[in-house]
Amino acid sequence: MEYEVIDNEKWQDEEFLEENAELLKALAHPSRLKIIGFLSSGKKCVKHIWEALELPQPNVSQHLSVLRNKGILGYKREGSIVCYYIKNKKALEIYKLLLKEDK
Amino acid sequence: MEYEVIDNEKWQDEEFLEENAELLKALAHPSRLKIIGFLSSGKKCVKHIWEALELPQPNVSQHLSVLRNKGILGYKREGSIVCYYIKNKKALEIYKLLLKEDK
DNA sequence: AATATATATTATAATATTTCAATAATAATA
DNA sequence: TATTATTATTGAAATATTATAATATATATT
Repeated sequence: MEYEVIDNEKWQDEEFLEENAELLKALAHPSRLKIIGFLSSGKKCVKHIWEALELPQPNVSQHLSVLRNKGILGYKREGSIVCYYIKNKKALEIYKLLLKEDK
Repeated sequence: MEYEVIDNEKWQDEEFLEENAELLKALAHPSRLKIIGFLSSGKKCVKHIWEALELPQPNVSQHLSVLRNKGILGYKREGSIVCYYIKNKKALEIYKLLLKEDK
């Protein structure tokens, strides 16, 4: 049995605010959310991503770089292809939270 | 005992993506996150908010209007003062998730 | 080495966001 | 009604984000 401890001081911590606003901003775009949703079922290569999402390749590449630069996605080159996966657990949890229908 | 069902189709739903990107975008600003954090302990009036946050009144008023327009905050006029509170449960849950230190 | 495939980067134009200063609106009180 | 306290809106300048087109890079194959 756990007690949920809500931190009542953290909103005063500018670093916390900056960092997390950055994280949310990176997620706050329909195409990037779409990428997260697509990757939530596992690692996928870039071509697979932009074909599934029906978005132009350079556009997807830019969005991937935003997510990668914020540490939300990791990637691995496998020969001539590059595969991305969700590295940041918090980002995935935010996505899962968005899936819930409650109001 | 519940099973966690992860919806694997939702990333194809453009309305879902748009809506939730909007929600995240509204939260994705240090000052607005600060407001959410301050309000997480309960309803507060505007003056109390901008004094506690040490931000200019018009600036806070603008951020409040962003959060209000997205349905994240509700408000109630009480005589000459206006008090804001967190109305959107999902927004609060996102904030609580950000508080967790896990990686 | 030439070519093909896969991915990334860059430049640019359009649009959106942010802050700040000034002003307006609303309600209470003298 | 004039004044004060509280909150909201507006306009303008600075900055950031986005999509698109063009081009570059990297790897594999011939």
